[in-house]
Amino acid sequence: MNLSRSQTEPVNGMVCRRSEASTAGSFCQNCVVRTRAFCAVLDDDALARLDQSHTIVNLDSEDGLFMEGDDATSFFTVLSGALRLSKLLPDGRRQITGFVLPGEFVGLSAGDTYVDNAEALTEASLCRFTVSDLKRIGQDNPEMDSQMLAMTNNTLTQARDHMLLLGRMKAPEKIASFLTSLLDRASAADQPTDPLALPMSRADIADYLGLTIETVSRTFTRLKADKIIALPEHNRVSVNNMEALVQLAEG
Amino acid sequence: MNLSRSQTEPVNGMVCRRSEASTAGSFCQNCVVRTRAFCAVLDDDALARLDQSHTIVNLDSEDGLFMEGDDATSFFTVLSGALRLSKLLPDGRRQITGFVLPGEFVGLSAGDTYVDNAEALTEASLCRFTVSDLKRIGQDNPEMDSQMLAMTNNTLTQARDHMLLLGRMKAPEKIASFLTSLLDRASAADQPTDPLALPMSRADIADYLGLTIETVSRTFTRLKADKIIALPEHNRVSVNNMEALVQLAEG
DNA sequence: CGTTAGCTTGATTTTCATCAATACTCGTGG
DNA sequence: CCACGAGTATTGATGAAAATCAAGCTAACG
Repeated sequence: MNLSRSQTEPVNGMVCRRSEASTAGSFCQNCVVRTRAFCAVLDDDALARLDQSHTIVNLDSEDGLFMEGDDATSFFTVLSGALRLSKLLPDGRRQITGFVLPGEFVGLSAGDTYVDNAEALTEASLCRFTVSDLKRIGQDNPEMDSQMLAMTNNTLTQARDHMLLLGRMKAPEKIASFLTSLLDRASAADQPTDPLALPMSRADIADYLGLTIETVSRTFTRLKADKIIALPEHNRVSVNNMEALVQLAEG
Repeated sequence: MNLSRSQTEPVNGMVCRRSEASTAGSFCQNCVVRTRAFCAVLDDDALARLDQSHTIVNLDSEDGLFMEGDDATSFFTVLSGALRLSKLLPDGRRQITGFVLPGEFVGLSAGDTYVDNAEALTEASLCRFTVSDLKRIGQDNPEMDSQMLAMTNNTLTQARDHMLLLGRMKAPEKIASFLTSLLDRASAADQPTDPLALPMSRADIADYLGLTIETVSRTFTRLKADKIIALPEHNRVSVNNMEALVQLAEG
């Protein structure tokens, strides 16, 4: 498909092989996330303008996209793969604040710098716009803001659910809750649920759930001992007792 | 296990002394939060329409406004006072997901029911709209969605900061961080910062920070023993050593 | 194969929750 | 005005959950 010049560029000290290619032609109409992304509500005219101003970005697993504090000049829609968003304390403690999946966007900032770090969890491709282009297009297409508001509101709802998990759940509940939400997403995206793929490392899971890797590991083995799940591989889970898992996940 | 944190009132069925009055005349132009609320961007025409469709709601401290699962038919802007948003686990564990201050709004839901509980932290007055009125007005005033997007984005940023606190900070860091953010807000709102008022109970602080009331209390006394703060009253704090407090708050 | 990064398991310590008692605050009625 | 009582906050003793420290695994890759 589209060939791109691949380059290794340090982004703020972060080494990432990130390839970019400007696109010719009318990709937007045939975009894989056409029906789900913020641009789903745009008419053909606006889509044509988007086609002018977007760029495709390809990331390898673990590549950084942007960092907290960088100038927020770009805005991205995820086409494929997944990103993680994280925040750090000065001494290195990390909290993953969310995962970004195909159709969702990242990089919309309240101020003029990004407020978190975005990195690729897997290989990923993204559709990139400059914030100024986006604003321009948005002004002529008010339904875009309304769509983005709805999507942001969804993200906020998830964030609040996650606060309940972080502040009030115990380790087994956190893990169970994590697994059920992965299961939901996988089945929503027509991906296999048995075994379920865990696309992220134990460290990522730990930093997402507010635990250590040791506790994550121990909790998995405990759930396994309790016959609630099985771990055919480190990165695959299959659920034996869904009742019990859901029970735990609810708190 | 204590199931009920607010023993005073049966919350189910929303027992609350809540007074409503439909408004005559053109309040919107003179509204106390005119320059800060989502309606700040509206023109006179739209304001006139808002005047038609809004209602004032007055809440006493601890009154409930809505509960998780209720039909999300109304939308509110806080005029004065403060609300808390919370989520519950089935066994009663509670997480406060945020506080809502004058100028901010509550009740915008991704789906058709509310996703959290909203209660008055202090006496409060709110401006109420039906969601359908709001949508109608929004369709003719696209800048409204854009303003609401910006405000929601701000809230999302706060939510993510709070996830870092909940998942990765220790009790003294949580308390210090809580105090510095209260100080910031108080000074932004031209309210006294020394002593700083704590408008919420220990239970609210605990449920906001993911701690127990005992740990909150002990942490306050420890900060006091370390001469970082003083507690002239239970609900007032004054900071003796701002350096140290900020140091702690940063992690 | 050997090396390494990631994962698991075990022993110990730390932090915070829980349980329990005591003190403070404020409103009410004697 | 004081005494009482309910609600709220503090303090203390103990326990449990999870973090930390420290080896061992396991699997992927040269």
